[in-house]
Amino acid sequence: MTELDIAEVVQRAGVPASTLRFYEEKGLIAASGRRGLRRQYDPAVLERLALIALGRTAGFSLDEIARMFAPDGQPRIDRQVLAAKAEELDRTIRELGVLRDSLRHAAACPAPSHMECPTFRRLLKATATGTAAAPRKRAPRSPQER
Amino acid sequence: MTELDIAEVVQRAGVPASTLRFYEEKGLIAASGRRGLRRQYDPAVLERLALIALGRTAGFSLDEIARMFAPDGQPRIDRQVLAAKAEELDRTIRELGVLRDSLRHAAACPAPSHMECPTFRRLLKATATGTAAAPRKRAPRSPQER
DNA sequence: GTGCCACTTCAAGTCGACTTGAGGTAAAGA
DNA sequence: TCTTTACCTCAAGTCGACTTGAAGTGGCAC
Repeated sequence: MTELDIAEVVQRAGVPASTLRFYEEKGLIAASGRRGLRRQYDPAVLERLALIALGRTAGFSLDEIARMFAPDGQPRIDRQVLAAKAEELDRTIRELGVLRDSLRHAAACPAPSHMECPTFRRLLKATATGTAAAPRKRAPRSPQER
Repeated sequence: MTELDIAEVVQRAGVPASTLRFYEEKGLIAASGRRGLRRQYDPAVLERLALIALGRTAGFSLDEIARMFAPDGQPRIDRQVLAAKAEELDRTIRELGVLRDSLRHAAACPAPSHMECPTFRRLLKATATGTAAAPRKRAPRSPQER
């Protein structure tokens, strides 16, 4: 039998069962069936969950993700939107690269005041002039449900 | 006079006044003084706000940001932590790069089912094996306060 | 067949990050 | 001087993304 019990999905995807139920309610995933009350999942749900996690990492809301991918995991909105999201993401990536470099510099530079360090200021300035930043939220909770 | 009125900061930083007050309450920024009731700011607050926005983009919470940078904008925690954050960020950046490529591929690939496309699956798999993703939140509201 | 216990539902609670609203105040123009 | 108006405070509300709690259920080991 190829179906996964919810407990197995929890274990393998590292996502709590409450989250799986929540995602189901939102239409982001679907159980392939039930064994009694227990949800059973197609193994493909693992890829789908990875896709959702990835989308969240990229700053998309659950609603946006639901809109981007049909329940079967296939991209469903038009290619223009997808391409636009890719561009948006590309800008974010470049900004994060600057921040990473800034952090590295701050960790390495012996100067006491980083705001006076030309390197640091130049890095900062490079992003301040960019598009308004899209905040990222904290990581999800631990896989245990209780 | 070199001080900026709050209205000016709102205008230049593209951040609503309510957010500035909120950040002040959280200890993330400070007004250099008041003109009557009105807050006045040192121009350096603009850089500090850029730094905060950048930190948010990178997925750090306001509390984390407050912990990373002293009120004067100087990094204050130890270099090890800074370097660790930079590494964490670097992993995230690589994952986002994969997502960007996946989106681009989805926008360009004429195949009807992307989950069956080897390119798409390979891209996805590359991130699924990585560290659990750190979700990003939606962009901030518009600069208008009402 | 009976008990355990991981699952179930559904409503309510939490958390971070702000926003909104009511009621107040002072700088600046008429 | 008087009014306007943009700021102020403080409490409460909102939103997304989940989590928690109470009460129920049914597969599986004994």
